[in-house]
Amino acid sequence: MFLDNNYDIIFAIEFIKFTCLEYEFKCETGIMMQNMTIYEIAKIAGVSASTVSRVLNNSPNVKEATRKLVLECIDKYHYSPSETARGLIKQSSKMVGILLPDARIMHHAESITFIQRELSAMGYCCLVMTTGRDEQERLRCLEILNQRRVDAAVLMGSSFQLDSIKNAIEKYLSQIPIIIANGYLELPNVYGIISDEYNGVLECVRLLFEKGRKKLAFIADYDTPSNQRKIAGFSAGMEKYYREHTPLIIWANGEFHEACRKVSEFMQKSPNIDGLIFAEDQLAAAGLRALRDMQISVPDQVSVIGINNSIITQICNPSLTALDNMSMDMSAAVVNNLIAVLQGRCVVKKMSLYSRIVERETT
Amino acid sequence: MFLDNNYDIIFAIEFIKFTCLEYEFKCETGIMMQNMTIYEIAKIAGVSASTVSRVLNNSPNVKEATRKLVLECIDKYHYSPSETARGLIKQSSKMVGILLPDARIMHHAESITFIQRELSAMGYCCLVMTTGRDEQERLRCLEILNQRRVDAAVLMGSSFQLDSIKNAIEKYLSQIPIIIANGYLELPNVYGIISDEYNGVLECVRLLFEKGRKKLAFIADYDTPSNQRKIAGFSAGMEKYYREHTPLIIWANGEFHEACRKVSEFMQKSPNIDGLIFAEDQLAAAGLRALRDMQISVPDQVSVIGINNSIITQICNPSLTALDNMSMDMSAAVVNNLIAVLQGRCVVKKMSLYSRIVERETT
DNA sequence: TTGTAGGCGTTATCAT
DNA sequence: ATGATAACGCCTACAA
Repeated sequence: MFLDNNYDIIFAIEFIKFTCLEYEFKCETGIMMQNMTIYEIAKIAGVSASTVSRVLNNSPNVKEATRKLVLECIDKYHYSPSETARGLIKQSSKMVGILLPDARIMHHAESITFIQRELSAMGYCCLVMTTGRDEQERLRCLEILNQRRVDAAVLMGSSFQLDSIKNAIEKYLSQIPIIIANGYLELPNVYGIISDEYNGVLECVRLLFEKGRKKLAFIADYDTPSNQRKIAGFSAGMEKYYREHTPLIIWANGEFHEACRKVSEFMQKSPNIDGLIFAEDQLAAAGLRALRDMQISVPDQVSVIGINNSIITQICNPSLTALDNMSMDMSAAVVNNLIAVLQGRCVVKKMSLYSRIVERETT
Repeated sequence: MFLDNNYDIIFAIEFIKFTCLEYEFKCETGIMMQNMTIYEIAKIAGVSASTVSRVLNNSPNVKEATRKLVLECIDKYHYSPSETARGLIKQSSKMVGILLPDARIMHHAESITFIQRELSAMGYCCLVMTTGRDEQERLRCLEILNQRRVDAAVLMGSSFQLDSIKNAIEKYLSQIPIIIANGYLELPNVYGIISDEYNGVLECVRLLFEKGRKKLAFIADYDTPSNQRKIAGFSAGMEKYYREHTPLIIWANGEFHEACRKVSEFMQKSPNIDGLIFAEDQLAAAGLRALRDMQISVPDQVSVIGINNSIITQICNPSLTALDNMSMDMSAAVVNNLIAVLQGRCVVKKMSLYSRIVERETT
């Protein structure tokens, strides 16, 4: 059905191409038409393609009357230049690739919303690709970004901090700037902005210590560099405040209910635990659910802290105390660094962002 | 810093362009290089560009030995053809534009994750643009999609069901298929998949009626066609089960706390309300918070139902009963219809999806 | 089986 | 101020 229509269009266009007057006619009658080219506009306006191009690009070297005439034609026929063709000659696609494991991760969703808007205002489009946790898929995406000749790429999350990705960047994307949000790779074209989760979690331990909590555990989902930093901060905190050399690290990944079950199992085995730090807000939410199902009162019996300070903290009941790793600052830094590099300005290769605790009802 | 490096590259390339042997040398030493062209690969392989093109496109008309040789060169120099140039000649960008108000809306985040992955498997890339609620911004995005010559577009959410957008589509995007998720526009190239929220909310009213609830209210955030359908279903239900002709509709938009406040105000004024249906899960979560702050027990004193059945329903405490509007089915239908249209198959212009209630603790 | 030439829709360079 | 012409990197008749 759609295609049938298209045949008509193609026919109409063939017809149109040789008679200027026909343009008007077809347009008035509202027949759909293929995208026009700069040559067609030029012909209608009675000028050359270069003149139209000059008008399009606001060149000062166009007589005002000519400009006006051309603009009228452009407007009348809804002409807009093909960015594809432009990209070819300009050697710049004006596109930025954004890779992320999963748009459902709330703070990533927030980040792409922000980053995309800022870049859009600068005339860039975003090619968003969700890779999952699969390494091969990530490499494939990097190849695609190369084929699409994106002007830059943003990798969201420390889980992109992999040797295989480093190699792929060297191989495919060594000439465009790459920003890693919350990660870094030692490569001339890679820029990293890292959240100081080490000290953040250290502070979380201190908070729980000061609240008089006796026995803490850290619950992580996946083994990422970011989580390793959190765990390191936890270990340092346990050492410093509790003189404990073998901090309790629990792994609870998977979907919500799966995570619930794992937390539940752990708490059953360790009834003396009275403080939990979760690697992620949503994981903490699953933990809260598990505690509630076990009739463990929060924060009376157990204190809970999440990380990210996403909207989830407020949806939780009791509302979740969380380490704010400043994901908005992170996004802003990503955009600023990206734009700076694209404009050829000098940019810090690797920087760190402070984090801070936002206390709510679970502590 | 980055640019300085680039000058070296450009110099290296200039040098390379005229000596085949140099290619090897530069590559072994690992110097970054500009993307190669099909001509350069052809020269190195000692064949013509068309032969390389044939290999690239798996044409059968290539001698096996030649193919092998060419593939080796391609592999050795990490050559990959420019999709930009391909798009120009093929008149197809292999890109799909995805417009959505805000990636932070959970079920939209889920949808783009799904849609993007499926389309990626079909060789398409997704240009994701978040438009907010601003009409002008949406029109601007449609123009951009036209400039980028996307092969199709997906508009997420009924809020795209606007006359201005209909006009813009006629003007700029009349030749590519456009799928609206949960909305429709009467245009030859627009396809709609709509969630049957009318009957869904009608069922919600029935559920609350059967639970013995006496006085209901519907709380909506924004005035979208989707919410209007929900409200219509609510009104029909109130008529049918409660013989009430003036159903109570409350507007509570804005951020989480703002929504909380508005629900709070309303409940203060109407203490006899014992059943609330919210237009969205997150809004319901804000409602639950308000009720809790007012010491109103859920579901003992008031029953609460959300809509969408996102992960939020499980994060809530008590867990949220919700109308599942089958957003995964919706996404699947969007992808399937999109692919069908792109392949020239016949596709239903407008279809409806059933919704169903998932009962949890708030009712 | 392979190569040559022309074109996709722009912009840039050089004339005029 | 304007126009002709040659790129940009690829694909595809058509010719050999």
